[in-house]
Amino acid sequence: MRASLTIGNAAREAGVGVETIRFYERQHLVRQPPKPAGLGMRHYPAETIERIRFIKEAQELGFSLREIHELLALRADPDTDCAEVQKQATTKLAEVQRKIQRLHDIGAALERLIAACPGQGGLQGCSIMDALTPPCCGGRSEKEVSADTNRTALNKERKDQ
Amino acid sequence: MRASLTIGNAAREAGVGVETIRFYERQHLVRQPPKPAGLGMRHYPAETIERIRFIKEAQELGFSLREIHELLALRADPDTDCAEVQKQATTKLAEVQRKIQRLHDIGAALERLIAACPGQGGLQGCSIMDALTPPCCGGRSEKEVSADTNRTALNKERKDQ
DNA sequence: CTTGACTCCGTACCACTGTACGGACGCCAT
DNA sequence: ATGGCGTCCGTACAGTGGTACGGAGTCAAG
Repeated sequence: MRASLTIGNAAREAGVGVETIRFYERQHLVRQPPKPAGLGMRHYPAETIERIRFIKEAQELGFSLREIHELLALRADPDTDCAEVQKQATTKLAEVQRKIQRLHDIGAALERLIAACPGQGGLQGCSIMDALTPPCCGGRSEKEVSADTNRTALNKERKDQ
Repeated sequence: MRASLTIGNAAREAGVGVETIRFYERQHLVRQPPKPAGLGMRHYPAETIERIRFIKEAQELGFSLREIHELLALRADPDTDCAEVQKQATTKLAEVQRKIQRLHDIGAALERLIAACPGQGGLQGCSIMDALTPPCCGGRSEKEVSADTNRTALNKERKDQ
């Protein structure tokens, strides 16, 4: 076995910090493996890495840790009430599908925005808000917020792109 | 005009609290309208409502306020550098598409889970983690976290469903 | 068997995203 | 013109999701 999964290795594999794993353990999102022979260092099973990766992915999709816990708790096995599991899974599925739909809309708006850009026609300004309501690029919304020179409050210490 | 959009009405329309609007103003996510004639109550344009709704939607899709600010700042107009806008929009679009893909995967896993449930075959336990890696329901992952009786840390004060 | 890196555990602190509070003032109906 | 509700603004507090720190223990290499 390569480099046994102590917490540090597990964290590296999963792409999180050691402290994040401990935090998830406190939240009961991942199980803390027992210490071998009473005292020493814990070793993490590979499933835990997958689990942590799933948690991070789900977070990026807008699920809270509580919701992720609910997702992870869903399991169809003989010990649990199938009807209940199905009900909850169906609810989650609907939610997932709503999210996909919204992302599709935003994606379409971005595509319109990208297409509008080479600007030769009578295009006069097209924000994502305009692009979201397909009769795009008609009336200016008199700039709101000015959209460019307001790099202040949301820009403490970022230099990247 | 129906019930002019003072901050309270705007908040109600947008489905957020008054304080949330003020918070977004401080973050420069929405523009604070000027007070009419120097002093008095501000009135919000309808676009602001749309903008706030967009912010809330985007948040549920896993975008931070900073990212949402970037999305909202994207606009194709003669005053800004098209190439730059296109580049950023393209980046955002790729991100949106990645999210859609992941949601598809989770959706498929939920469908598998729902399908596995009526359980007549040799199914012996199928969590979402199992369902995510299609050779589903083979080896038990020895329960992790026990998945049911751990309604403690993540369950301060919820009784709903 | 020492040294350096890592683990363990508890506690403190942090950024983000709101939410609540309180006093002064504006607006409208009676 | 007065009462009640809403607005305005500043500041304080809260929940979520980590992140950092410190002291003691553990492991592996030299």
